[in-house]
Amino acid sequence: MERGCIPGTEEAIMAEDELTQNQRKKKNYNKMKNKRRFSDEQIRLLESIFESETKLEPRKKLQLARELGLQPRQVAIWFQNRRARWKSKQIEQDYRALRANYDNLASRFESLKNEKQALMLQLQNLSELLAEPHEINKGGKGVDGSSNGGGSEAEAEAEPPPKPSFQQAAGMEDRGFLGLQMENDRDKIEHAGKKPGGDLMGMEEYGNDESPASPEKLYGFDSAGLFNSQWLNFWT
DNA sequence: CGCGCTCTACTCCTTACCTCA
DNA sequence: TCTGAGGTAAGGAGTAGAGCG
Repeated sequence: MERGCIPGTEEAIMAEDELTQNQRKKKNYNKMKNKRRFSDEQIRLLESIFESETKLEPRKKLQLARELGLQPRQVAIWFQNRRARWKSKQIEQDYRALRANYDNLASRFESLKNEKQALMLQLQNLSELLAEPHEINKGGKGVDGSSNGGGSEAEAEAEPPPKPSFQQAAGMEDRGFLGLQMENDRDKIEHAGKKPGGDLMGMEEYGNDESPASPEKLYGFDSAGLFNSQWLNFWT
């Protein structure tokens, strides 16, 4: 297929259409044999134009070709190759950005895992303490070691007070402490995943709750019920 | 309006040459 | 001088979109 020499285009202007197919093939072969890099000046001008527009209008292409002393097709091909180079560089950059984001999230995940481990340990200790309520009551001390204040022994014997939840025992409001903590963590994660200005691949979209990679989905908890078994059991 | 055809310009992949360490 | 790697101009296949009958 001789699509390199499209009839009716700029090449026609160059009177190449008068050549037979064989002549064109020979000419192409000679062109390849005589392939020379463009001069620094030509590259400089081409680059400066590419910076402002990566695609050329036909009129501008003809004008640029005249200015540079090149065939319009050479200018077109230079722009095509330049776009390809730009694209592969862009892909490289995007890869590096994604890699950095991934590393960031991975280390964040590790620290959250450790934090969770510590909290689980804390909960275990507290539940062990709560498993021996009489001894604590006999000593007249609360969980935190302080006196439980007024109230006669009769009162204490009449009806045992409702067992506090683990979170309350640990000094947290039912959802308050962990919930807030996790909200903060979530914010940190979302901010860590964002680059100022954003890159082409748009990492900021991962902060979007609609995204399949939203933190809720990524970390396996939903914002409506932050403290639930899903969170406690997450990736143990 | 829908369809098929042609033309043009694009992307992607490849080839062939050049340059340089 | 030789050689291999990397850069780049250009060829070729495939394709999308516009124009036309």
